[in-house]
Amino acid sequence: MDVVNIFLTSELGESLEDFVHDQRRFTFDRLGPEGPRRLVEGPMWAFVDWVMPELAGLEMCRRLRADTRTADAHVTMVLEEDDPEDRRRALRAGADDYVIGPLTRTAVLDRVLALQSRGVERQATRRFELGALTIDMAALQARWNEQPIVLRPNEFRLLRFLAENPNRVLTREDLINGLGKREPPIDERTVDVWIGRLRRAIKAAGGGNPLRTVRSLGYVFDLS
Amino acid sequence: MDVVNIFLTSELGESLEDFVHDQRRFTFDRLGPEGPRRLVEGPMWAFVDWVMPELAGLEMCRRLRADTRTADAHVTMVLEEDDPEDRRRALRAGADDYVIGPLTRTAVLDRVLALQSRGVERQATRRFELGALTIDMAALQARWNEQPIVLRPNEFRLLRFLAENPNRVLTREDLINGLGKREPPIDERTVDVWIGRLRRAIKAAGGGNPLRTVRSLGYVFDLS
DNA sequence: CAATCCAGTCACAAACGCGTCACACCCTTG
DNA sequence: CAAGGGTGTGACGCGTTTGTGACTGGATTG
Repeated sequence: MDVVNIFLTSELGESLEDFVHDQRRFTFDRLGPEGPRRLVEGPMWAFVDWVMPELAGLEMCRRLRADTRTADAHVTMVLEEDDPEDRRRALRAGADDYVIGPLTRTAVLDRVLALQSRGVERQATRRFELGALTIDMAALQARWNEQPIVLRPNEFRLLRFLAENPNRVLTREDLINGLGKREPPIDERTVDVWIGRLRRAIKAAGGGNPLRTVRSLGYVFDLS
Repeated sequence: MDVVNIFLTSELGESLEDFVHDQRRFTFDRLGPEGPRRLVEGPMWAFVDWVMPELAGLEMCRRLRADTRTADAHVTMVLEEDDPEDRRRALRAGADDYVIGPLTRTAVLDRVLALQSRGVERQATRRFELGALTIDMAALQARWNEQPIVLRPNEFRLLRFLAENPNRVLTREDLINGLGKREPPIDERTVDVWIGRLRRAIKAAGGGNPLRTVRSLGYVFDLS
């Protein structure tokens, strides 16, 4: 059984260490602005307080996601009261779920054990942040400045592939292959339609146009 | 450390009280048809005899689960002999495990201590709150804003699994595996029917639709 | 300036994916 | 053993998605 690594922004860690000391199935680490103090392997859970001494919880959340060491962590946001708006903000910042505080020892363990025992394999939760654009691979959702972009499956795949290769001209052939379309062979001109649809979707979410056309070659995802 | 409350349907309690009297970590209570005599806090263990003077053990078991005061209790059924059929019946009635009788003082304490140190797991998966939705593992009941949702066993498991993995797309395969259905292999399209039935049940309880379809991929439990 | 080339867009038909229903087969209960 | 509820499955229908051809206008080239 893997060791479960639990990160907390509050002082609860030491108390928990006593509580489950004999089990040797958990490690606890205080989570500061610079992230976890040690590098760890195995599943990670982070409990982030809404208000923190040095850093806002939402910002902490974003940092965890941006940090490759902790991008896979399951992040639970600890809210002080049940404000729907806060909940949404937490989730948008990258939290996986939330609890209404204050955080107790049992709440932590309940949560971790419950999710761990039944949870699906936590695939690398890649989360791209490219300027105003955010792509959440777990929820399969894209946003422009927190505003959700309504995408059809193919459009999402296209955006993802483009975002994975920013600042690089991708030919129509690249894109067709990148989306894994082999059978039946796709007409290259179809890519133009894909791009058009994707642009329209981003625009509908109030976004700009990060997709630049490179005449006679292909398209670039412009990061600037 | 919390006090552990032990309920017994047999007379063993007084004997135990002497046995561990000095430790002050346990309370003992005789369990009659009307449930425990006093209200308690903290972890609860109940040992229910298969045959009881006034009430069948199975019925006792069900009552414990139905009673909100004891829904969280860890229920151990005391069987007289090792009948596989009885074991299954006990578990179905809501027991967490069983011992083959007769029950002795040491058996009780061994059991409680063993389970308690092995993990808080028993308590862990007991209760869940996600926005308007409450899932009570012990009572096997879900509610939407206090309004009970009438669920069949499979629907309950589905809801539980979805709720344990919020905000992430679960493929039909994930869901089938998550419910532990390997044999016989389940048709993926069947999941659609599960979802449909679950949605209808939630709606019938006046709930919204937290289950979002992600076309060509799967479903998400939307927490927001 | 004319001839090309190329990309953006539209409309449409085919394919696809999902929700739902009815039915058959359990397994349980009395 | 009969009755009833829970569950998996095939089938049907509808809405959505998607690839394509055609048209248009702007850019490029000689």
